[in-house]
Amino acid sequence: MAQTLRDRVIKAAVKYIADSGPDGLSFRQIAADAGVSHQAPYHHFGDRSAIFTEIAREGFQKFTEVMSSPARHDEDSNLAVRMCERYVDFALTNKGYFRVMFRSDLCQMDESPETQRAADEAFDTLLFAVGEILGSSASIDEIRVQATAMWSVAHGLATLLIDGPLEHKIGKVSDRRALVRSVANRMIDGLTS
Amino acid sequence: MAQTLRDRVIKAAVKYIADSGPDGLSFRQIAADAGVSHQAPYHHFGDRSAIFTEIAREGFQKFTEVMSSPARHDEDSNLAVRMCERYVDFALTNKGYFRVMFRSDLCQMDESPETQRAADEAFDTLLFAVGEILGSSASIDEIRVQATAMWSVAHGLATLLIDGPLEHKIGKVSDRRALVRSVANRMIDGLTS
DNA sequence: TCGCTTGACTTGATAGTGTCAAGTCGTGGC
DNA sequence: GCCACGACTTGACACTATCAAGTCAAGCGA
Repeated sequence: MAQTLRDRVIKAAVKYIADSGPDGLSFRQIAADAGVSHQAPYHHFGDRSAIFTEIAREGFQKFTEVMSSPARHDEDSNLAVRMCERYVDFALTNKGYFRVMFRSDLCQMDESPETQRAADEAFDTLLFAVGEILGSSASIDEIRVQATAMWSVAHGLATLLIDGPLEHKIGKVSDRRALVRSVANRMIDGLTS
Repeated sequence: MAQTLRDRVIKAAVKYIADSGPDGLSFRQIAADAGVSHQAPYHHFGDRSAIFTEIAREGFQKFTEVMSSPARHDEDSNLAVRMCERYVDFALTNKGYFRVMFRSDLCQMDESPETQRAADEAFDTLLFAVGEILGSSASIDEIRVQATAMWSVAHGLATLLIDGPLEHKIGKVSDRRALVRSVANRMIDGLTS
C-alpha cells in the first residue's frame, strides 16, 4: 500500500480516539504498531498537539462536506431538521474526529491557520442554512441567535449521545433518529414561528 | 487551617481543571505544591481516575443544589428559561467540575455508586422541572423528549461557551445572559406550544 | 562521478508521569 | 506494653513526550 506513514499515524490515532477517547492515546504505541521508531510520527508533525490539530482540521473539512451536500431523498424535507440530523449523524459516525474538534485544550488552533479556516468554513455553512431558513427579512442578529440555538441543540444532543449519560438516563434509545428528529422538530417550531 | 489533605488535593485539581482542562493535570505536581510526597494523594483515592470520579460526584451534587434552589427575585419568571440560565451559569462558574462531570473516559461511574446516584439525582431535578412546565396532562414519553431537548440546548450552549468556538464565531458575546435567555426563549416557544 | 542538500527516519538520553510494593511513624485502644 | 491502623514516605518500575544528535538513501547541479 502506498499509504504514507503520516496518513497511517492519523488513521490509527482517529481509530483509537473513536474507541477510547483522546487521553490515553500514545503515539509511541502507534509508532510501534506501525513498525517504526518512537520518534517517526513527530517528524511529520511538530509535537503531540500538532497531530490533534491536524485531526481537527480534517474533521472540520469532512464536517463541512457532510453538512453542505445536497439533500438525499430519504432525508427530512425540513432544512433545519435535516441539519440537526446530519450534525448528530456526523458526530456519531466520526467520533474519532468529533471528539477532537471542540477540544481547545488538545489542539492549538491559533497556531494553525488551516484548521482555523476549516472551522470557520464549517460554521459558515451553518449560518448560511439558518439564513435560508429564516428568509431574507431576518436581521444579522436574528440569524446569529437562531444559529446559536440550532448549533447548541445539535451539539448538545451529539455530545450527550457520545459521552453516554443520555442513553443511560432517557432509557435505551431504541430509535435514535426518531429522537433527534423529535427534539429538532420541537426546537424548529420555536425557531420559525 | 484544618483542611485535610484530601480536600486540598481536590481543591487544587478543580482549580487546575478550570484553568487548563483535565488533561495536563499532574497529581505529582499537586502533591509537591501541597508539600507532601508524590504518593500521598493516592492514599486517599485509589488511583487517578478515582479522583476525577470524586470531583464529578461533588460536581453533580453542587449542580443539583443550584438547579433545585428556589427562584431568586432577579431571575426570569419562566421556569424553563430559568433552568437554562442556571445550567449555563453553573457550567461557567464551575468549569473545574463541569469539565469532568460528562467525561466518561476520565471518571468511572460504574465503580462509584455515589457518583452514579449524584448524577441520577441531578437528572431527576431536570425531569421534575420539565414535568412542571408541561403540566399533568403530558405523557412520560413527552416529558422525556422535552427534557432531552432542554438538556441538549443548555448543555450545548454551556460546552460551546466553555470550549471557545461560540465566542469566537458569534462575535464577542458582550451580554452572555441576554444570549442565553434569547436562545432559551426561542427553544421554549417550541416546547410549550 | 563527486559533493551537497534534504527528507525520512533512528538512536540515545532526559525529565516527568501514574502505579506497585515496601517501609516509617505517631495516635488510640486494649 | 503491645499492637493495629491510618497517614503518610521512599524507592523502584514502566511508560510517556520531547530534545539533540546521528544515519542513510534519493535527487541534483557541476
